[in-house]
Amino acid sequence: MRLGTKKDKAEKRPRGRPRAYEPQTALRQAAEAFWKTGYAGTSLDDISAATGMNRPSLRAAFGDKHEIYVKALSDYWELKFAAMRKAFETDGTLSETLMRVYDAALSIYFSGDDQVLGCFVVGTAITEAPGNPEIQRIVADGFHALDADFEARFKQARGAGELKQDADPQALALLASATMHTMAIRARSGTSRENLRMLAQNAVKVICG
Amino acid sequence: MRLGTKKDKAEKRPRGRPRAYEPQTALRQAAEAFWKTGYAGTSLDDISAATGMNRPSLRAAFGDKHEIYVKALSDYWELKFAAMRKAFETDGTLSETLMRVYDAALSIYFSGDDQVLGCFVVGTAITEAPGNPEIQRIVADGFHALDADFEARFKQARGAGELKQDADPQALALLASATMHTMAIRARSGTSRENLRMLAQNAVKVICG
DNA sequence: CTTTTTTTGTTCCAAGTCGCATAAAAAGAT
DNA sequence: ATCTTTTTATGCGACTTGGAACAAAAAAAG
Repeated sequence: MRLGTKKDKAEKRPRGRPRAYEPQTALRQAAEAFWKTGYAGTSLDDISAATGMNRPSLRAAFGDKHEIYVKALSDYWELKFAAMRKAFETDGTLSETLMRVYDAALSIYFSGDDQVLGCFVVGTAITEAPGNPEIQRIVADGFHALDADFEARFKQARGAGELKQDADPQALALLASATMHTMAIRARSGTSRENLRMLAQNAVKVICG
Repeated sequence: MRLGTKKDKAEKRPRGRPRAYEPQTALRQAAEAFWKTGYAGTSLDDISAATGMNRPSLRAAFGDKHEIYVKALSDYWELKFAAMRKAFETDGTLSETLMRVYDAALSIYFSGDDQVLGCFVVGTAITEAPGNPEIQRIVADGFHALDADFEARFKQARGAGELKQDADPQALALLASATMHTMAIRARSGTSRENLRMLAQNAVKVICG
């Protein structure tokens, strides 16, 4: 991590036996396992099976179970942020932008191969948060970052006359986040993608006045 | 269970050794344990410690771990419904009623002895839902029941002229539920009660137009 | 070809977890 | 007092889980 003299492609081979896996890919696969059954409900054997790595290799690469989870959680936030920011940055009306954001969220929530798993954070980290300040912090920071993205967009919209001048960007942002949270929860409890999209559309209508 | 000839107070003592616990109390204590650490994160020994019952007694009274959890979940829904309905039934303006509902929810979310645990359903059942159709169903049914309560109140408000005639009670109901969901999530991730109450007030302002 | 380095794969260990079998206790019924 | 019924309490056995030790494998370096 420290002395990367060259970029990263076609780097001179390190020294010992080469890895049989790509760390980033393996982490995603580990996250998928946690996503399905939560932190406590997922054993290292499950992760081992999901990644194809054996337990000692897992440990060497990512640390113990808790460390693997935290890395998976952080990686998920990055993925989610990237998708959200991309949606926020497209231009269009406020309503259009919000729907792009919600559609991007739905794409993630419904990305499971066989089951619908909703949001990794809402579906797994929320359970662990009370007993684990570190996770609680990561979760809260992520929520606040998204709140801020929404708020910035609403401020911009108010400036552009898309919202009434007395609209409260912060209040609207929390409502927009709430909409995403309820979508995450309901996705995991069996509501269809079509239904959730309609829910989002109705929410956008109310929020945009 | 079959032949209860008398009501239930001062009943003639059954026959064998009397129970050393009250089933309803024990179930609440078991729920508290699950509430803290989730389904998979709570062992039967944890529940045994929380209730003061030993494992065989637990099994005889409530069944295996999964049955205990389902009973605790159903019991929580009853508790929550009772609190919500009571809040809905108080008279007052729409805004007042909504705030009473949210305050009632906060009372439950912040009822933990040492930690803030949010909503039992959002905090623990959502994790288990994808892999368990029975839990998924119980969760979804509960959400829909609350959605319906909100919707009924919004319909009434529209009829009474508290809302504009073109207001959409169903859309508003889902937004009101969303607000409760985000409160449940954020409570468990460390947001203070005061902050959540302000969030609710802002949401009510937007929802009531 | 041998040495060094890094990762893989097997195996073991201690603790935890769950269900069950069995004994002990506490009450009413006879 | 003894028997029956119901619950509590103890303990056992099989399995799971997380961690670590250790040897084998794969590659570069000398």
